[in-house]
Amino acid sequence: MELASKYDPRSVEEKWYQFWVEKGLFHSEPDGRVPYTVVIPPPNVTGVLHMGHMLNNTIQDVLVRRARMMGKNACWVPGTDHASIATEAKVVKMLAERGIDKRSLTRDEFMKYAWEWKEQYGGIILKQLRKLGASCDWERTAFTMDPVRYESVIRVFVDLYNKGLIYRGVRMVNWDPVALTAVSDEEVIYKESHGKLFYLKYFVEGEDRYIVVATTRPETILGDTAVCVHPDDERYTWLKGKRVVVPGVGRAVPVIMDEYVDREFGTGALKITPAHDINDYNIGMKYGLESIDIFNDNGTLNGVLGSNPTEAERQAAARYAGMDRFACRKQIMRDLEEQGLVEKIEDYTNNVGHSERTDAVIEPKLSAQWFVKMEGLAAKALEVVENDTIQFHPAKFKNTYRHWLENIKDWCISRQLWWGQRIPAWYVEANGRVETIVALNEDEAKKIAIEKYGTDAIRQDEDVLDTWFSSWLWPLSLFDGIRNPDNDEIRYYYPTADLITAPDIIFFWVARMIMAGEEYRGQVPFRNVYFTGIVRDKLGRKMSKQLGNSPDPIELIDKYGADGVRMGMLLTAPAGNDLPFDESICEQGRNFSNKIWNALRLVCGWKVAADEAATTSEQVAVNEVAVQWMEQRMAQVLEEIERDFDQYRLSEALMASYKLVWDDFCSWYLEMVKPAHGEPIDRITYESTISIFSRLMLILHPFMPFVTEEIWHQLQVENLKLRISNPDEVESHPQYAMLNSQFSIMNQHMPRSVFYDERTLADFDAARDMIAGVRNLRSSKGLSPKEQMDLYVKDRTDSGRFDGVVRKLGNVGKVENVDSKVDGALSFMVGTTECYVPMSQNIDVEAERAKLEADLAYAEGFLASVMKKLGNEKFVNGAPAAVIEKERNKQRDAETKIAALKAQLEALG
RNA sequence: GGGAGUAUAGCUCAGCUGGUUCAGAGCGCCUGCCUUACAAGCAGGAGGUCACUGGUUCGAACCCUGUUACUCCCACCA
Repeated sequence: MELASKYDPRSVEEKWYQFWVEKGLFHSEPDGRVPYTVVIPPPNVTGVLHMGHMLNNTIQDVLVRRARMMGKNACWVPGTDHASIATEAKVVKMLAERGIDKRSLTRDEFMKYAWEWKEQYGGIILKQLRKLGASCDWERTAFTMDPVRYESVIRVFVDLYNKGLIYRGVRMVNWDPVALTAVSDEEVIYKESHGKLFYLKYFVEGEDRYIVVATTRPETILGDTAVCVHPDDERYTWLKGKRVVVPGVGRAVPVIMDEYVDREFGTGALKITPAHDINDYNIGMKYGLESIDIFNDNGTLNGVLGSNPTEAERQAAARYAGMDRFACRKQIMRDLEEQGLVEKIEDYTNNVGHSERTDAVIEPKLSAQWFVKMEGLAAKALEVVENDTIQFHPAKFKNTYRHWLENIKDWCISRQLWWGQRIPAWYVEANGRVETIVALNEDEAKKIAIEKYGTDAIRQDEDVLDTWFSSWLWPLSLFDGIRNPDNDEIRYYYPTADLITAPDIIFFWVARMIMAGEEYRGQVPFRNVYFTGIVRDKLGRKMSKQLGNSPDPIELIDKYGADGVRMGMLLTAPAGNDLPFDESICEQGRNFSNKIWNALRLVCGWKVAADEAATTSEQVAVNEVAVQWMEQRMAQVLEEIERDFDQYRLSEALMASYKLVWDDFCSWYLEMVKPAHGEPIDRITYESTISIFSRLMLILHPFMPFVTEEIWHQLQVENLKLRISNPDEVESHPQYAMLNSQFSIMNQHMPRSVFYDERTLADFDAARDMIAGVRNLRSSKGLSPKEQMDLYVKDRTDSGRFDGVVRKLGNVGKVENVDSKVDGALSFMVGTTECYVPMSQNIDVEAERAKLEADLAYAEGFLASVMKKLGNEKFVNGAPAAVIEKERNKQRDAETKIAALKAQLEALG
């Protein structure tokens, strides 16, 4: 069979992914094995794959595939998140394109369209994940609004309400005037913005004295109900008990004194607008001020007046009614300037809250919302992270986590939307009051209404729940652990093993899942949290649609192969570090796939000797030590890889694997055992090579699932050929069909580190250094690698087992041990061993001398520093014996080396 | 304003308990090679005052002071 010289990932990747799915290799059922569970951070159902997902899911897949190969029952559960605000926005947009206004629809009609949209366009991202090679158990695909998840959410709401942990109250919330809903504190992004600070004149009622108040939001003066100064501020003591007139509005408001005011800021006088600022609201509560909400929900002015409005106030309210808040700001300033009520305007930079979803400027707004009491939940969630029941990788995120939980505020969970779990609260009018009934469904609510209030005239709360109120149950609800807490699945799969997520949702999601896990299972939801970095572009900017600096992951996969992209991402992504992504790192991954592919081509091309006599004994001897060395080396690197995985150092584990394959296997091992042109390879070495190569594919498989599966299969075919009478007709052998239909690298056992012999490794290193020395000499003398040379070795410390390798790979004629220096030869040192290479051509004596002198100077300087240390009494007395012994060894080595260099210099004459 | 983190080669990063090979790796770069697995390759090579400062120590990239720069989180002084 002919193999192309370039590896083509496309067909290979498609073929194997289909194979894995068809064979159900990703599917998990509870059994006697140790479970390894990962739940996917559910992407928005509206989402498309971006680089952050690529990184995150690559990491999950690596861990899941490895766990599976370690003999665990790996279960990676995929799903999507209904993302109420984002999805509702998309549906509204789609409706608008069809000429349908959302407001013309009933709730049920709207929901029908939304579900249609979800079925048609939602979940693209899950299909894209398949291209990446994600080994999710697709049979378990869930959605935060599917029946099980929906019902779980409702049950939890009812339960927490009954426990007194959910309440409804009127609070200042973050209002998104575009999405027309409240959002939680965590969904507000503060951005620096360059605005103005406006200094406005407030005249004292009935006098022509005035004070100046600084504000960034002059449009809110329509809702001013006081001006506040610091009680100790001597500039304003004369104002005590006075009233001032809100400029342009004509409303007289009291001057109040409170220590909240910062005397240094602006003029030290603060206007109070209780309806539109959280701090003003608090002051308003304290002093019993009227709260005038001047905005409509969409951020336009509503023309509402305070109690006992003046004529001026009526006019002002009417004048601005219907205007957008920002247009109003400009208009008011023009009007005030005309009236001479503006003292000055300064440039000012401050932080303005924006909605995470719509980017609209958040409007603090007073409204009735539902909240979760966080205090008790937070305490438990903090404890399990503090005591390392849950470990964070990297651990530095514990600080962030602690800080948030120690300063936690109640969680606003109601959203003024339709797409989501509708809050299971019903209102009933009884005894002249509105009573609240919280129940699992309408029927129950009605029953309660009839029992308690004698009526079934109930109406359900219009709001839905925050999407995170579904997400926080994810590890529980995926296994139906809320509705059926004793079912086999939840008992088997919970707690999950590792959670892989980005640090920006540590509060939204991670912390709250921990709370829910503790509340509903008395157990943490996962043992480890791996925080990925944020994917940035070359310039360090976050990747975003607006900037257009994010490559399309699918295009990348087409270009470099999923394996190539996976490897590129992982190589530069240590836990918690941001990943400055540059497409070119995928090249390294693609090149690596190609390298492995070509190693396969080489191995497959070898003819296997029919009998031992057909191969030279010299080559057989080399092969023997080569196999021995490669086995030791593999064990050594496996130890490293295992350690890296234990510490979640995935990029290091990958790099170690990469070097093991490229350097140790391809550059050294294969070169050692490679038969001379036209020669066959002995059967034992060939078998060993296939075995080693196969195991290398296993080691690499979690990182590069496709290429390793492909090559592993081809290697098994080679293996089969060795065992059957008619290798040329392997494809008709029954085992061949079985191999291709029943076996997968995914089910093989990951090789484990075993005891390895350091001596073999050290002997090989000496041989490698000698080869490098000889090559170096050739290269520096401009000689062709084809020029064969002899090597004389003096005072060698290695066993010489690899001399055959030195001859083969160094193109050395003979390796001979000598007792004294060799005249007329170039020399180099391997440790304290002197190596001489006689040259047929004339040696440049001066150049050699210069080189030797430089080496000598370095060695002498090194010795001097060692001697200084050893001559220092404090060191000899203070340092541990082992350290001193090391210094003595350094001294001996340096002395040997110096003596040798001097001898070589003398030999030059 | 409060807190955390980072600073090591051109780039991205390792460097564990202070002590051989402590100054490393990959990529990139330079030189020479189309050597029949691979030019997506092979062989060889050059590159760093470990941000700066002071200290602790026999000994510091590593521990402590301070400075500077960058990043992130929290707060939201109008």
